[in-house]
Amino acid sequence: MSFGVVDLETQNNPHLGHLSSPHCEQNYIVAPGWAINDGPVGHCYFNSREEADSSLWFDEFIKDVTILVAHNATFEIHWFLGRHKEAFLAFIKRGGKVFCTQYAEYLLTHQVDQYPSLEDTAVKYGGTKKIDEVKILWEQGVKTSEIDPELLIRYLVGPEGDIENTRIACFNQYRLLEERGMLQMFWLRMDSLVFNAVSTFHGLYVDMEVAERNHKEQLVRADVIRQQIKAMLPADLPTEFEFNFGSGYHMSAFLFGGPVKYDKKVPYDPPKFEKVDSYEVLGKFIPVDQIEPSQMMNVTIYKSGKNKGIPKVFPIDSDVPKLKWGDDVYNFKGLVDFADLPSHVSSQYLDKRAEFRGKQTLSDGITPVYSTGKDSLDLLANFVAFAKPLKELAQLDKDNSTYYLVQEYNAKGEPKKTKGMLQYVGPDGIIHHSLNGCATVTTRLSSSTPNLQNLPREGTSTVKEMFSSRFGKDGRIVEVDYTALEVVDIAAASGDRNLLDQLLSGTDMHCYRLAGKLKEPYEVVLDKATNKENPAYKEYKELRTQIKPQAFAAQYGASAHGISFATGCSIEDAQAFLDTEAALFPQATAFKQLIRKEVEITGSLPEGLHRECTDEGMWSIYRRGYYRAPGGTCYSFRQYATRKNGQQTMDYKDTQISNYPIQGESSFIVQSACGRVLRWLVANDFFGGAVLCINTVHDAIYLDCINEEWARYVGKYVAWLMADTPRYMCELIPAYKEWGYDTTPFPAVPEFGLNMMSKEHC
DNA sequence: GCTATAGGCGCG
DNA sequence: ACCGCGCCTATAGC
Repeated sequence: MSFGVVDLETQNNPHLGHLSSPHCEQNYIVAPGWAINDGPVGHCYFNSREEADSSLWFDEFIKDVTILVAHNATFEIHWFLGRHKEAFLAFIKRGGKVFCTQYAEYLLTHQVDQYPSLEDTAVKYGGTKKIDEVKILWEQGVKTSEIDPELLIRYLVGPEGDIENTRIACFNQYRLLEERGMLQMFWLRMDSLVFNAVSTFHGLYVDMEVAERNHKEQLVRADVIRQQIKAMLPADLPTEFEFNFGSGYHMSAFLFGGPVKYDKKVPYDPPKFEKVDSYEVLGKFIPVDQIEPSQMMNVTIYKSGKNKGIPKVFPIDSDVPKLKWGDDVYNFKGLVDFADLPSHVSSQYLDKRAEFRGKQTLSDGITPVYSTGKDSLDLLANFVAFAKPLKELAQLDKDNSTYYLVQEYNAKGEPKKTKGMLQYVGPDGIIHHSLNGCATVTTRLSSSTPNLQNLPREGTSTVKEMFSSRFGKDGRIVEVDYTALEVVDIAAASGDRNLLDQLLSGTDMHCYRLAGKLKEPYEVVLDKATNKENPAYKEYKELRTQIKPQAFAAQYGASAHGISFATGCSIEDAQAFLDTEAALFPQATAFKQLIRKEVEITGSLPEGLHRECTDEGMWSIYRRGYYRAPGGTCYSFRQYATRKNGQQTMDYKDTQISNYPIQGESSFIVQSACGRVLRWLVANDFFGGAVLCINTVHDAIYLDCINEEWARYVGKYVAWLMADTPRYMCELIPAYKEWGYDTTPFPAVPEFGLNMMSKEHC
């Protein structure tokens, strides 16, 4: 094993949401620093991009390295891909591994510390808090190339510099990961980190023509709706009132009535008047533009000074009152009278803690802001005609502002800030997003600048149509999804044979639950709910739809109260659902109790004790326990203040306990699969550049392929790799055999298409 | 003009 | 009162 510790100080022109991106032509590696094992620390300093690019320091450094160490290694990998691609991929190809000290620390803290800094990390292991002059200069906007090289180098490779601190962190973390049986798990996650770095380096191609066409269409449609609705605004609405469809306050008042403040020009008190430039003629003031030539001979002039002899201009009050911006209040009568609605509907707005009654109030401080969001409008749609267009408008506005482009202007009308996803599209049409590995308590990834994990699903929006292949009209986007990953994982982890059998035999789970509830045979219910010829079709299809959200809520650990609240069913119905669930899937239901037990035991250890400062400035005590999954990933839970039997106590949240391990372990499977896909692609040199990995979204992997033939092949192969991954994990981490990862099928379905919206099975 | 917060909503 | 995210708008306060 040969550890190669590395850190790069790079030129830092901001570029498309990134502080120092290799995709910016002006950026370059200013000063790399490195060390091999316990060896001496080396460095270079470059005065230009040309100098940096032509240097062979990286080839020389990486030659004998087997483990590449860096803090936030994704950053360094991006730069190696950008400037030393061949050497870096050769390193991965020969089995080279990456050790990210930021990620190691995140795992070792059980994901409590997110994005841990090198300083904080190193100090824990006896490293030194480094000099922060350089950080201050960066914060002041100084470019790396302008920093005194001597200072920069000391910051990088000095005895208290980044290289030493990274080395200290790595060696100690390695020992801890080994001691805690987390090392194999860590390596699997590290390969995923490389997949993420390579995917975001490739980025997603955006067809700007499609984007602009769809954006324009949406803007036009939104405007049509806005005009329609404007016709419904009260006739006496003051002209100064700028009604804002995006404001929950305006919309609530508009629909349900209430006061809204608006800006209006009002006179000063006491009154002031607009000044008018005037000349003085024999004691009388006459506005400059009204003076007669004959009067000029009697005009008052400057008697001395540099303006001597020039007519003197006096600012004189006109009779036009001077106005200032002031508040006025308009009282909306509202389009809906709660008295006209059935009581089970109006109660959802008027009850003390009604779902659609917001915490905020209108300007009178009394009238609550009622929800005018999707769910509220869905409910109202049964009674009033305007709900549907309002909903469509809200969705269009959301799409337009989040996934397209919005330009913000300052008071002078100059462009100030650009918002929306399209601000990140580079000149080559590529969006390089970020996939963040240290951002969640569950070890899931997050995505940002832009978030490419929350693109609207096809069928709800056309946003995904703009994401097409970079290879032109022959190119194809491939998406491979795990089927019901979290449910399969619960079945495997809990050893619930029935749940597993139902999943395996392709049972419609919603009908199965319905059958359990109604105590009717599954086949009968399935026929009633899916066979249009069956006389009970309509009723059972509706029953099936109703039970769906209950299942999701229950999967997230909701109580009967919680299910009732979330789905609108009665508490009795919710309890019945949970009872059925426990009867049908006893092991899956019991699984979370095992986790709770372990959390309570670990939380009661001395190191489980924590303190925090409350809002009132008091110190309060809580405990933190954890659950350790077979791979060694630990999921941390804290206690919260709660009332139990009328008594104030501290307790863990059942909902989090039911969730974190399932969400996290499912994510671990996907990340392990991503790592394998990356190794496969690198081993094959990305098939000459014909196949590129580009993204991952919780249970899916995305690739860009040069044509349909490659897409079909890649889709099927990646689906096989994904389905095979749990078995592969058992090879590296035998403990997963206890979870049945070697015998549970984890099916994955490959699809491809011209873009992310139009997809077909491979 | 800036920051912090709440509400809302996109995804899995 | 059902888990995990990121990012949008509006609003309040400085």
